[in-house]
Amino acid sequence: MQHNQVVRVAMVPGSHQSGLVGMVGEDGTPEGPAQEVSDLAAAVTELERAGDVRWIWPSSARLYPDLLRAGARVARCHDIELTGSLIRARDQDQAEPPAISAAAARLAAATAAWGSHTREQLLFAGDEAAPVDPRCAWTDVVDVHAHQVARIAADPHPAKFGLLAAAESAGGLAAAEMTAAGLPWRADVHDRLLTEVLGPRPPATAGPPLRPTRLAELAAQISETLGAVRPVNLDSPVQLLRALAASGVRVSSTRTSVLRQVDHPVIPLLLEYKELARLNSANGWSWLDTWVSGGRFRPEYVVGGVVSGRWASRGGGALQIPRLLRQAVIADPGWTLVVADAAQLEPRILAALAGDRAFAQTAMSGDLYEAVAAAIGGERKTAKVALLSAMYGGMGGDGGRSLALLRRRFPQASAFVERAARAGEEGQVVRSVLGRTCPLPSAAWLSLTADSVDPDEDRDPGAGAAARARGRFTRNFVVQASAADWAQVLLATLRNSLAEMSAPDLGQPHLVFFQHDEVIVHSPAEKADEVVAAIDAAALTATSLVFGATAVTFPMATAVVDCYSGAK
DNA sequence: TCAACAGGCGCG
DNA sequence: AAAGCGCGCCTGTTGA
Repeated sequence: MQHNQVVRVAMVPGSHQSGLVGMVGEDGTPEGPAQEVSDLAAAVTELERAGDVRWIWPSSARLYPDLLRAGARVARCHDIELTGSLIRARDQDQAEPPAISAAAARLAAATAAWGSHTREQLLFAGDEAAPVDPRCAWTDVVDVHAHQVARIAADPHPAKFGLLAAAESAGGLAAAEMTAAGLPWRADVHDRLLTEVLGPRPPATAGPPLRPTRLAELAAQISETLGAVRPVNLDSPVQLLRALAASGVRVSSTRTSVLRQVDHPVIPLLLEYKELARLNSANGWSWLDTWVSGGRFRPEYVVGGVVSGRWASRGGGALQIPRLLRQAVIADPGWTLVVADAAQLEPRILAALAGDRAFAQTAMSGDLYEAVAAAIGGERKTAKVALLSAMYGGMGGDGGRSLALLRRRFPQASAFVERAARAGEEGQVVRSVLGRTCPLPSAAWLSLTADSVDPDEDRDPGAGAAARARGRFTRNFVVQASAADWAQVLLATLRNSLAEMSAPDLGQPHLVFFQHDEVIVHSPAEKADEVVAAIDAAALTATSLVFGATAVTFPMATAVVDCYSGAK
């Protein structure tokens, strides 16, 4: 990457379209007073054109959607909200300077007022929403930014933690851009899929929505098969359990996995009902009405919404799109979807984290699970379960034997996750490769697991279970959070290279979806090959930025398709 | 009447 | 003996 001089510009919005902008140095020291601009979006665009800018602002989630709507795109930023979360998670035991806390609190309150989706709330907020003085907000931005820069520099690994903050900030930009772009979604295809399996869309009524015909049929058949005297509400696990028991079907729960083990004529009907009822309630016509408009599904991503650094989402269950409905994700005419996922990301991350040479050697293979199977002598499926057990802390099934084999064959990788588990059990925190820190144990956990003062008094019987649960959490955290680090650096890198692809006649390839270890780029068909290459390059860049030199490879499984369901 | 909880299941 | 990690969101149930 070419590093030109990047200037830092602190900015806050003012009333109407105005705003305040002012340059600060690398360390955050202001280089003069803030200037007022009457059209903030225009000023942003102009400065972006003039050179490389890092915008220092309170929150991309609150500010960037409005700028995007006004046609302003920014290349990079320092997101005070996201960076602050990273720093606070790391410095949990240290008090922040009161002046910084106060400034951050004022900014948080101000950003709530700026947030575009809270506009309506503001109308009713009355005098609770104090007017924000932009001059004060700008000074707060400058002060908090300077403090954050210093706190990043104070990290034991400042380059890595700095990379984390930069990637997280870039993630915030990518998230807002993806919401603005939307995931191409064909409502007609979705409707056809629903109609095929559920029957035609029930007509709207004043009361609760009618049940689709197929669900009604199944419910009737199930009641009949069970010989129920009165109709059973199949959506109530309690009622269903009772009805099953009355017909001699004794099960511990109504979970699909439990029902599958039962041989009874009602079971296939129930399984079909559960699957279709889920589709209808989670992603049925009402979901379609609510979340898809203008041929796009626009979820809100919550960057840093998971403690591990994975993104969460708000509204529409964006990170749980059922496989069936991926058939409705179709590129615009003349465009294509480049769907890429990092193959077996988490075990590869573990290999790189642990510096386990034997495991790294194995992880150079295209199919990691197959290679592990060969290494420990067994089936691919067994190897996969054993590896996942090692990372999740499970001991289930016949995994015990394979787990022992893994431990012998890959001692360093095993020791790495075991160490993380021990730390968690002892109430310590663990960090990802770039320095994202897991939360401290709760007060409840501490009192539950604390050794009793009186040696005669028995420990709470739940203490061991709680300690082991936290051990499983920290064991998984080091892997899941490091995978999130890697994926977010990839996303940030890819976002940059896509922005540099000029396709004036065709349109710009752009990110439309990001799900933990998978990205989708909506691209003019002619640009697809270039996008595929950019994705491979981004994976290489992410690997070297995050891990430095490592033998572990991170292959991307990439498909160029018209329809999302055509990928793998 | 509404909020919190439980059971369940979609995704990685 | 039992148990694996992280989420969001739906419906039904419970209790203030």
